[in-house]
Parts: sequence; structure tokens; C-alpha cells
Amino acid sequence: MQKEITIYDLARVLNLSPATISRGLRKSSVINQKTIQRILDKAEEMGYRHNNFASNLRNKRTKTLGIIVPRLNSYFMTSVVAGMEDVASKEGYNLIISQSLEKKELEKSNANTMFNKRIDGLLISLAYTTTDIAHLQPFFEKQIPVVFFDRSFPGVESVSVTIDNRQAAYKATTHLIEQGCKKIMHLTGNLNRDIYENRLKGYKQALLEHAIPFNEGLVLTSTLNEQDGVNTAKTILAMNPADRPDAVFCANDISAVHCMVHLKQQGISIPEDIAFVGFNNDAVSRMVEPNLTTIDYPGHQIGEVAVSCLLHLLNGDERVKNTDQIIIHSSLLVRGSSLKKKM
Amino acid sequence: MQKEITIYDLARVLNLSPATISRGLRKSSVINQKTIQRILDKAEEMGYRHNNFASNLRNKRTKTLGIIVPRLNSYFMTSVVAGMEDVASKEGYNLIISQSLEKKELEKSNANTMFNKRIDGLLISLAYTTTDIAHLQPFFEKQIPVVFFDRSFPGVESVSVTIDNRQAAYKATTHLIEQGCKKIMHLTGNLNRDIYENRLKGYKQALLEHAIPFNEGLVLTSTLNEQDGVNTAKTILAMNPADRPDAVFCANDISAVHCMVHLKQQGISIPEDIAFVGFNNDAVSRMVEPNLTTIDYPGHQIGEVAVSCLLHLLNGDERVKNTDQIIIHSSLLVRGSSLKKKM
DNA sequence: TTTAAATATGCAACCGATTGCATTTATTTT
DNA sequence: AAAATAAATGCAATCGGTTGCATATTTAAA
Repeated sequence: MQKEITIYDLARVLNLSPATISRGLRKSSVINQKTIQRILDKAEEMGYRHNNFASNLRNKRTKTLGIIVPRLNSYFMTSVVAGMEDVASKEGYNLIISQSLEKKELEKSNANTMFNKRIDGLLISLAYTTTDIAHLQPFFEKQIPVVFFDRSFPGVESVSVTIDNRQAAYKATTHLIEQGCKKIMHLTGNLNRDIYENRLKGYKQALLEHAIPFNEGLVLTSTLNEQDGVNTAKTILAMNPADRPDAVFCANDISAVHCMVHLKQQGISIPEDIAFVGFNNDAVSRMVEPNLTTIDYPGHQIGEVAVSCLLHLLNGDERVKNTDQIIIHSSLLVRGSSLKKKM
Repeated sequence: MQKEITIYDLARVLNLSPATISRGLRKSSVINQKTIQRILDKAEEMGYRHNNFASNLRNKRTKTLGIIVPRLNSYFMTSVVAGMEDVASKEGYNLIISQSLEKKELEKSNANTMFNKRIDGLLISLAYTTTDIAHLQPFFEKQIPVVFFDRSFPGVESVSVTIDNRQAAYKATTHLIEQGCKKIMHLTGNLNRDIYENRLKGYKQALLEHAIPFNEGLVLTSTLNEQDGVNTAKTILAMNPADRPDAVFCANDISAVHCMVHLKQQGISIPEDIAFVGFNNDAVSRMVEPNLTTIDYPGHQIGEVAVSCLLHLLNGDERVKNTDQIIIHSSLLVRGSSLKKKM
């Protein structure tokens, strides 16, 4: 293993000082253009590699961003991360990723680990079970910027990047109503998370505006996983056929798909007997039959925007305030699972 | 923002030298136990945080592992990464993740970036379009260990962690034959990747052993995405019904599911008309009706094993040679899509 | 008690890039 | 040509933890 080339080696060979080499490599404007070119050429020739550790030590920055997500197992989440990667790597930032697995305790310890690794900024989507954000206090105290995405914490003084969940849910519910549905069940997630609360609000608002009375019993809360979808189907099947809903609006696609599949196996037709709308535009929404109507959740874009904001905060960009709430546009993708009327 | 506490601060307060503090924090055996405790207590009390950059600079190690995957959008891949995370973080290693998006060029530039970030080791699953591994040469030259997982490069002197694709495909095909299928189509991926080549071998072997002649025309090559699944279905539908296969063995679940769905829409019954077996045990295999018979691909375990090997190589552990081929056990999960005989 | 051995701690150089300030060199102005 | 200004480069300290070797202290052996 041959030794690494340093700026001192370049300095010796080029008969310049290390300071000039350092500035030259960063194309500082105080250095003569020709000198810069000589330095860059020689660096290339000798196989020089920048040593981040030396420069981070000096600069007291790590050029690393931390990401904490509940789980990295949905198309949505991996899109978000991919979007973050794009922007971050373009700006020379590294990403450290960890999963909370929806557990508050794990989220806490991950946050702590990242704090100790001195990330320059944190991107976080909160776990189901997180009820307070005391574990982020060290970041706030050290003025390390935190950006929430997807699932944020209402009222906290930080940037958040989300979609307008209320409006999306309103669109979804209105669509079902326009298709002639009158008894719409809503399968929601943990209402501690504002995204689910807002979706519920949108659902209620749509009912209200169409003079359909809100029925508490039609709202089911769960963790929205495969099993919850199946359980919802069982709940529906256990009802007196006359009392069954004529539509289900699920707060994610996974639960919607599994619920649909189970109902179909028991002879229920979709959308004729029961129409379905999901949320997220997960890959599975295009796999089930009929394809699932859903809300397009632009993960890649959310990731890009979240990192951009974070970088602006890091660079002290005045245009981004520390309390901005950024809303990304989302739209309803109408597919077979909700199309009762021929269009 | 208050200043960071350093070992020099601790040294001053405790009336010891920075050297002793440094050794004490690492619980070096040359330091008195009581002194170690005093140091740890005071460090805790003053909120000392270890500075990785200073120590990496000195140690010439980054404690960072690079991961390059084709795409982070399958349940399998995220499981692998989760498994890697588990083992790596337990040993104090960070992960940098990037995606090649199946493109050779991107894989190349990602590898380069990681090389320049001086990762201590690389974990890589090759892109479809990668035909040689010249881009990994810098790692080999600098003796930076490289571990291949899932998709490896045959003949190269590196550790690889895979399943026995040949055997798995053999099991899958044999299962179809035992169910009474006689004309089995095989949808495969890019045969430059040995995993697909080996699956094809297993398929052929099973045919041979059951005296079914191999028919070149029944092997379709594609990138195995959603659209390819649909295209395969169209190909089948375009055939004279008498000539259609009575089973399809797909090299992944996504293509299998989409092919199934499309065929079902055209009135083909699964498994009666055509039986299906996929590969990967992706979440979608449990979503389609009937559920897809598939090969359980233990992603989490593959990730764990790959990182363990890498760490052993880094620690100069003699038990792991640089040429080990590690085979993880996989099994066939029989579900409705291939069950023609009642069991 | 003296000497030898073991244990504990300190000194100082080092890892490699960065930057405020000083100095040298080139260019322009008077 | 001398003085003033601008441009280019260098000096030396700094970031914080690590380690070979030297020194000081304690314990065990003679």
C-alpha cells in the first residue's frame, strides 16, 4: 500500500507552500489562474485525494446529514431517501440513515448516536409511538438544524416538509362521494401523528360539505400493516350485509390492498360492492385488481426539498426561516378500484 | 453555541495529561482502573463527545463502509441494508449508501466517490449492465476489502455472499414438474449476471433430470420489471392456446406478479391453466391472488453475513480468506400459484 | 534496605488541511 | 523612476486525538 499524497507532497514538487496548494485545490480567487491549473494537473497526475478528516477537523463541520425514518420498506420511503441522496451528494454531503422501526426508544437512541457523530443537520420522520421530542433537544440547543418530513411534530419551531394531507384526504373522499358512495369507512393510523389526524379532518370535511353525517363507528384506527388490512376486511364481513360500507378510504396502500384482496376472496366485488381509495401510490397499488385509486405522494420530491431546506439553513440562507412549513403538491390518481360510474 | 469539550479540557480539570485521558476513555489496560473511572465520570459530567475526525485523521481509518446497490426499492434490498446496519453499527461503523440504478456508469462514479471518501471497505451488488469490474481496481490496489453480495462477479478474488441460485431454481422447477407441469417457461434477467445464469442452469438441470427436453424458445430474457411481466403475458396470449406453457418460473416476484395479473385479466386461471413460481419472497408475492409460490431470499441474513465478513477481513481475521464464497440457505415457499395437486 | 520489575503517567511529535496576517512580486499611477 | 496599489504567495498556528518512548511511582523480590 503506497503512501497517500498530501498537499505537502504537492507543495514540495511544485515548489509552492502548502497554503497555496490548499487554496489552489479549492480554486480560490486569490490564487493565480495558471498556478491553479498547475496544481490541479499535478494533483491529478500524482493521484492526490482530499482528506476529509483533516479538513473537517479544521472546519468543525462533518458534511454529514442524519436521516431517521420509521422504516425503509416502502416505495415511498426509499424514494424520499433517493431524493435526499441526489441533492446531498451534489453538495458534497454524506448521509447516515437509520430506522426507528416505529419505536420511540429506538428513535431516541438513533438521534443520540447521530448527535454524537456530530451530523451537521437532521432529517426526521417521526415514529408512530413518539409523543414528544425531548430527544431532539440536544440538536436545538446546539443550533443544529432539524427538518421534519412526512410526519412532523405540530407546533415545534422547525422546518417541515409535508403534503397537504387534509386536502388530499378531502379530494379522495369527495371523489368517492361523487362516484355515488354514501357510507364511507375510513381506516386511519395513529392519530398522534398529525398526518393521520389531518387526513381524518379532510375526510370529515368532505362528508360535511356533501351533507353526509359523520359516523364515528366508520373510523377504524390501526397501524396500517398487512394484518390490519385483513382485519378490516373481517370486520366488514362480520357486519350485516345491509350495514356494510360502500367504500373504504385507507390512509395507506398496503392496508387497502390487503383489505381488498381479502374481501375479494370472500366474494365481494370491487368497486361495485365496495369502492377503495388508498394513499401513497405505492407499487402495490398497481398490482392489485382492480388497480387501486390512490394519492400520489411525491417521495422523491419531498426528499429533495427537505435536503435543500436543510442546506439553506446550514448556509444561513435568510430566505428559509426556521419555522417554515413547506407543502408539496399531491394529486389523486383515479384507477379502477373506485370507478363505479363510467367516465 | 458553547464550545466542545476536548480531552485537553478534561486533562486540565483532572490534572492529568491528554495522553492519559485519551487512553482512559478507551479503557486502555495500562491505565489504573480508578483513574479510568474518574475520567469516564468527568467526561460524562462535562458532556464530552469523542471527535471522530481527529481520531480518524490520526488512525487513517474512517470507520465507514460503502454500500452500492442497484436499487433500494425492493423489500429484499432494504432487508439487506437493514441487516448490514445492525452489524455495522454494533461495531461502530457508519454506512454510506448509494444506488447504481442498474447503470454501469453510475456504479462507476459511485465507486469512485466512495474511494475518495476513503471507506474502509466496500459492499456491492452489481448492476445489470456491469460487464467488468475495472472500476473496483483502485480498491484492490489499495487492499481495501470488497465484499460482493447477491450479484457477484464470477472468478474475482473477493468474498461473495449469495444463495445457491442454481439449487433454488432447481427446487422451483422440480416443484412445478411434480405438480404435473410439462411445458415450463422461464423468465430470466440479464445473463451477464451470474445469479440469473445459475438460475437458468438449475432450471435446465431439473428439466434434464425429469427427461423434459429443453426448449430455447421458452426462455425469455428481460430486465424483470413491471412492464416485462406484462409483456411476457402478452407473448403468452399471442401464442396458439395449444402451444402455451403450463407454468412460468420467473427470476423475480415483480415480473411474476404482473404477468399473472395480466393473464388473469384475460381469463387465464392460475394455477389451473398456468402455474407460477417467482423468486425473492417480495411483499407482493403475498398480495396477489393466488399467493405466489416463491424462493425465500433471506435478505437480512445476507446483509449481516456480508458485513461480518468484511469486518473480519478488516481485522485481519485469518479465518476469512479473501476468496471465500459464502452460500446462504434458501428455501421454496409453496403457495397457491403453483398448487395444482391438492396436498 | 536496596534493587529489580511492574505499573502508571507524561512528553512531544504526528495526522493533513485551513486561514489570519505578513511578505513578496507585479501592475498602475503620479 | 518613485510611490502607491493590487495581486500572489508564504508563515505558522490551529483543529483534537493518538502513540512511541521516557519518566515517575508503586510493588515485589533479593
